[in-house]
Amino acid sequence: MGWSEKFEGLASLPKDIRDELESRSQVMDVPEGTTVFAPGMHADNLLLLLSGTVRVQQVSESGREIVLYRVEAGESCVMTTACLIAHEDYAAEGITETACRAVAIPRKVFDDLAAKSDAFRQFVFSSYARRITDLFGVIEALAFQRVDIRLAQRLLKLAGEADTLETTHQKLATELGTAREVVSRQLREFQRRGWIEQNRGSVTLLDRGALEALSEE
Amino acid sequence: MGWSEKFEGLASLPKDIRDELESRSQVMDVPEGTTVFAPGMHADNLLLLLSGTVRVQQVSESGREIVLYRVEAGESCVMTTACLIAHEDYAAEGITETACRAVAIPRKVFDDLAAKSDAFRQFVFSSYARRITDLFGVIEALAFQRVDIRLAQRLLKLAGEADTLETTHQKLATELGTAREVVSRQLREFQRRGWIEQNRGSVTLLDRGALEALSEE
DNA sequence: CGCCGTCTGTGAGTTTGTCACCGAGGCAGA
DNA sequence: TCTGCCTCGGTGACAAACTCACAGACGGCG
Repeated sequence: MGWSEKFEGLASLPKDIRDELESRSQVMDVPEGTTVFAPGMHADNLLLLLSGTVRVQQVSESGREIVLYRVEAGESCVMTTACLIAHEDYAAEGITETACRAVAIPRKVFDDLAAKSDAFRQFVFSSYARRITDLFGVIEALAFQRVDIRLAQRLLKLAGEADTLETTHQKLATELGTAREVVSRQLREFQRRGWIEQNRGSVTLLDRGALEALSEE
Repeated sequence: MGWSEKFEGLASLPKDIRDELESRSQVMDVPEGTTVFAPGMHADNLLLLLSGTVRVQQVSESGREIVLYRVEAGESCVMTTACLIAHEDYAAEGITETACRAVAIPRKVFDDLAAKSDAFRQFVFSSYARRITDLFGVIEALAFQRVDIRLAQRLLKLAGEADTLETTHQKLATELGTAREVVSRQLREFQRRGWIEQNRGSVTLLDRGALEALSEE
């Protein structure tokens, strides 16, 4: 029972292809907080995440940052491949947000499989499509959406099931590509309305309904 | 002498592959102002542009727009492929900015060649890489750059060699994903400084040096 | 000439971003 | 325990950008 079943797009591959994939690649563990790729680096592996999360973000010269998307377990980190293959400089960096287990597929194996298997190509293109639509979403939000709405959305998303969210104002600002002060003011307003409660390094959601209502404007 | 030599990435393909590409695809002409693709449409061709320009832009519910990038002669319109193959909804639309001549490669031929030829795959991935870096650029500009700087950059880029640019404030606003009033006010300021001259429907660059200096801040 | 649609100008108010600075809390070394 | 030191959060003042509402200017056309 190999790891390749974790990936929707790969589970449907013929057995021989899956075997080749598993035998010619390597599972590796990466601790939390590791920079998996960054501008100037060149990995020549395609990474498939078995567990954990990788946060991909862009950094400006001025030091401000914005989170572009997250690679979750069962997804692949295809952006790097295109940019590496094309020798384009990749302006984003990837950082493990939790300890991660990942499969590294060497460039050569990637090429072989892309040549051999329709389903594998389909998997790769699907991965691209997901990332590209993520980027479209970021652009849409930056260009057209108000900050309070985006913040409410992000709070809900980051909290997931939990009611309390361990994070700082600065980290939330990075999520949205805005400034810390802006987040501070918005959170103060949310708090004033009784929607959240704040403590140093954490935010507690008190009224999800209100936040959801704002999110949908 | 076929069209395939127009494309850097394709010119290096073996002759037999190029022949197959040319014989199994179709050259078509598209008039200016045609919507080549849009949300909800599904083309099943990969388009390669022989001449002309396609503007790709995103539209929000509220009606505001932003230009994402342009596909120029010699480039391909790969974004659609990923999104179509993956059945993801594509939030952007493509409009011909000039009369265009393009090659339509059917899905099947695309698949065959992707399987058969390393160089063709390399071409496809390069095309992705270019678009993705374009999108990164848009995000960077939206999140981190001032509007006056972006406007100066865009004026220079759109003007090219020419000194006069036929466009409206609204169109410039769409280029940057901002509001017309903002563009009007910035242009007024540029004019006050003697950098440009405005007429109804056109902008004339008087001091490229100053605009370039601002662009580089 | 008069009408209409498009293009541009502008003021007022709100939201967002920037800058400078301060204080509170936590941690580690003396 | 005291003392720095660093991170986190709060704040005021101001600048930049967006929104809304409306007005005038220009061009084409009947």
